[in-house]
Formats: sequence, structure tokens, C-alpha cells
Amino acid sequence: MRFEIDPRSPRSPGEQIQDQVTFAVASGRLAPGARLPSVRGLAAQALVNPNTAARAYRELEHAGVVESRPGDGVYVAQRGGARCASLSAKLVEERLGRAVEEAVAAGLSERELRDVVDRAVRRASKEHEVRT
Amino acid sequence: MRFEIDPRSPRSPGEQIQDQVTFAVASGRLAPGARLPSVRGLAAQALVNPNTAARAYRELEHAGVVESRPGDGVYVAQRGGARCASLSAKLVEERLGRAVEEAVAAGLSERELRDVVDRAVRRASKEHEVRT
Amino acid sequence: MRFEIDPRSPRSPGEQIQDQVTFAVASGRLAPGARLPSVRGLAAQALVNPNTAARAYRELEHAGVVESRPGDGVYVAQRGGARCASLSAKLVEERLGRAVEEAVAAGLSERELRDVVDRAVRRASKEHEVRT
Amino acid sequence: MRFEIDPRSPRSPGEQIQDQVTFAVASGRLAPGARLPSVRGLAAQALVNPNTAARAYRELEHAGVVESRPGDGVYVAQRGGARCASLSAKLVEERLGRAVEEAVAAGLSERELRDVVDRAVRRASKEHEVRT
DNA sequence: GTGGTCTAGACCACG
DNA sequence: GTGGTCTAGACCACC
Repeated sequence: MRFEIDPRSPRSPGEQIQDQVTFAVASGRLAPGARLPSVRGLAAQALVNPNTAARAYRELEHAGVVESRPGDGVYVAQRGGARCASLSAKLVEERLGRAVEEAVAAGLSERELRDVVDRAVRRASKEHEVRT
Repeated sequence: MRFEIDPRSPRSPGEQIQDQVTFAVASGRLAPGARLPSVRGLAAQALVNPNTAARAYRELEHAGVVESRPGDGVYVAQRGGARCASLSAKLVEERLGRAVEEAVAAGLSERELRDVVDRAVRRASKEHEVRT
Repeated sequence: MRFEIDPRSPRSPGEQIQDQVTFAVASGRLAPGARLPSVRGLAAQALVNPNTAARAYRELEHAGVVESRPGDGVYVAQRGGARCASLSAKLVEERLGRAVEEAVAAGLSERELRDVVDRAVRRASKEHEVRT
Repeated sequence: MRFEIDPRSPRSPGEQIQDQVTFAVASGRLAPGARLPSVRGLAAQALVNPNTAARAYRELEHAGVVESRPGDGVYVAQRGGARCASLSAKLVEERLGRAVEEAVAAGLSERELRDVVDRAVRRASKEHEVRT
């Protein structure tokens, strides 16, 4: 699992980390019991302050998605799969919905909108394969 | 033109106002020369502090989208159409792109993704008709 | 770099801060990469509201003069030198020009005008040495 | 006497009108007893709201520079000359002083500064002759 | 009535 | 500690 932060996203780095873990668990790329990078490793990988990485893990633990075992590491919680599934569905629905709303408000026709979506899907699928 | 702020959006109220003006101009719902609500009126309508409304207008003026005439009101700039067209295309591309990325990362199949988009398009189109 | 606001100036406090940074960078007193006072520190020094200081920095960032790194501080942008050089030349030309116009309109002879300028130059040079 | 407002000046239109009258009286271009344009005439000439013109005259009257004779017109006060002389000297000193300070802060050498002043003087003198 | 700017104090997220 | 944004309320000048 590789983490990457987009500084231009409206979501803060901490939230992006939480999102990425959530989506990875929901999609099965991260299975319950799997080990996540250490706080320091995550911080180094995502080019983020260790404090931010630690806070993100803390929030995920609070949400029941991960379990932190002091002195050992951070692991995907056994019940993490279910939690992430519903959470991620809600997030995707909400964000895609908002983006579509904007596109319609901006005057895109259904055809144009679908073109944009298609291109994005192709781009994302390629990226996704690479990482899988 | 009606303004509405979604407190759950990751974009701040000020940014949402800027977005809504930009999209409305790009789609032609607001034509160059059209008068926008007053700072105070917009604030009342969007349930936002007048200061926030003023700042949003100021940024839009800086971007060449609107023109503020002190003591008179705020108007869509003559060249606002062109500016918004490119600006809004970029925004839509970027945000739809991001949302699709997330959906793919969350494990949605192309079919599921298109279903979500379709539903969102229908919902948004209805909303949009009502306001038009 | 010390900041000071003249409440009798026709320029607003926020504009005065922007001017002072611009001139300092243009003259080389502030080099690209140099760290500027924090928003709160500047506010305390200039006896101004932190909000006003933050706005001034934001405008300067928008103009490409400074770079603000959230959670870290505000720095003179690498390309700030060039931007300020032309910006400051324009400002000086415009404002000296306006002041001279007024002096001529007020009926000062060229000789009187030059006397006033000479005295001002001497005063300002002394002040300037002190701060350098 | 012709009035002209510079919208890019940091001084508000109302202040610019007051300044222009003050300087014209101080320089002798307007003698005590001379008649000034009517409020409406001034407003039309300076492309300013009649309210603004009226307010400027009111302030000048309050300062003892002009006298308004209801139903007749606005005239330069008999003692206006003396009042304007000292007032205008103070204004010129202050504004030229400020502009020179800025130029020095911007890093102009004495030579460069004098060049800018010389050019401005020549420009202003030409303008001034035309209007005289 | 209009916009423009300032002060004052709050909350958030990052370092 | 840092910057970013918001709310709240004030004053100014112009229309």
C-alpha cells in the first residue's frame, strides 16, 4: 500500500490518509489483520509530519478501522472490513454526487459529463492496476 | 440566482460562493453585465457573514470574473464569460477526476460507478431545471 | 525588518504592510528565501490586528512576492525579487509623480520643490541608514 | 478651473476635490472672491455624484476656504488665501515627504530619485501651463 | 442603500 | 508554535 498526498486537494493531508486507508480496506486491497506502515514510515512516504500521520491512525482506530498494538505496529482491525464498506460507500456516493452536481451547474451536457467521467475512469483504472 | 452553502462540503463557505458564481457564469445562467446580489443580501441569503461574502466577491473580482462598483453594486465582468469558461472546465475536470479516482480506489466496478453517476446526474438535472 | 504603520497615511494599514515588504524586497533588504515575521508577530509589531496582517500576507502571496507555508511561516518567494523590482518601480514613479503634480498645482516653483525634496531625501536617508 | 478625479488615487474623490480647490487658491489660480462651479456643474465635470460635490464644498466652507451664498453660488472666501497657503504648504510637505521616503525605502539612489522627480516636474509643468 | 477596511475573538489542521 | 477561515460588529466614503 502506497500513500500519496495531493496538496491541491481541498481535503487536508490527515483526511487524505484516512480516506486512502478506508478505501483500501473497503476494496480488499488491505485485508483485516494486514500490517500498515509505521507512523514514521507513513510520514516519510506521504511527506507528512509524523504528528499528522499519528493523528490519522488515531482517528482510524477510533473509528474501529485499525488497531494499534503499542510496541508492535498498526494493523487493520478484524471488523475493519465491514466498517469501511459502508463508510466508503457513503463517502463515494457523497463526493461523486457533489462533483456531478457541480458539473451540471457548470453547464456540461450529459454527454460531456460522461466523457469526462469515462476519461477519468480509464486514467484511474490504469493507475489502480499499477498499484495492485 | 440563488446561493446556498453546504456546511458538510470540504470547501469553505467562501469558496462555495466563488464556485457557484463561476459555474453560473460559465453556464450562461449569469450573463456579463448582470447584477449580483449585494454583499449584505448575499450574506443573508447564504446564511453567511457579510465579511465572507465580501471576501468571495473580492477574490472573484481579482480573478476578473466580476466587477464591483463601490456605492453601486457587484456585476458580472464583460470578460467574465471567457474567464469562467476555462476556469470552470478546469475545476469540473479536476473534481470529477478526483471523485472518480476515489471511487475506483474504493473498489467500485465500472458498472457500479456509472450507476452512481447516472443517479447523481438525474438528481442534479431535476434540481437544475427547477432553478432554471 | 521592522514594520511601522502611519495612521495618518492615506493608505490603509494593510496596504502599508504590503508596500513595506515590497520595497524591502526590491531594495534587497529582504532576500528571496528570507523568513518574514509570523502573522501574529507582525500584528504585534505593527500594532495591527492579526487578521489585517494575514490579509496583507495573502495579497503578497497572490502577487507572487511571498510564499506562506502553513504551520511553518512566511518566506520571501524565490521569484519575489523580480516581481518587486518592477512593482516597486511602478509604485514609486506613480506616487512621486502624484506628489510632484500636487506641489506644482499648489504653486511651488521648481526651486522650492527641489528644496522640499532635498530635505526629505536627507531625512529619509538618515532614517534609512539607521535601519540598515 | 477644471476638476478631474483620478480613480486610482488613494484619496477619495471628495478629498481630491478639496485638494484641488485648496491648491488652486494657494497658487493664486483662484483668487478670493472668484466664483466656483455650481455643485451640479462640478459634479458633471468631475464625473462625481452631486452629493459628493456638495459634501466637498461643505467641508471647504467649514475650513473657511470657500463661502456658499444660497441661491447664488460658491465663492472663494476673502480669507481663503491665507488659510490655503499654510494648509497647502503642510500638505505638499507631508505628501512629497512620504513619497520620497518610499522611494528611498525602495532602494532608489539619490540620482535615480532626482531623475524621477525631474521628469515628473516637467510633465506637471506642461500640464499646468495648459490649464493656466 | 452600496462596497471597503479594520478590529476582535473564535476554531481548525498542521509542525 | 504556525497559517487559514469564519463570525461579529464597527467606521468610512460614495450613490
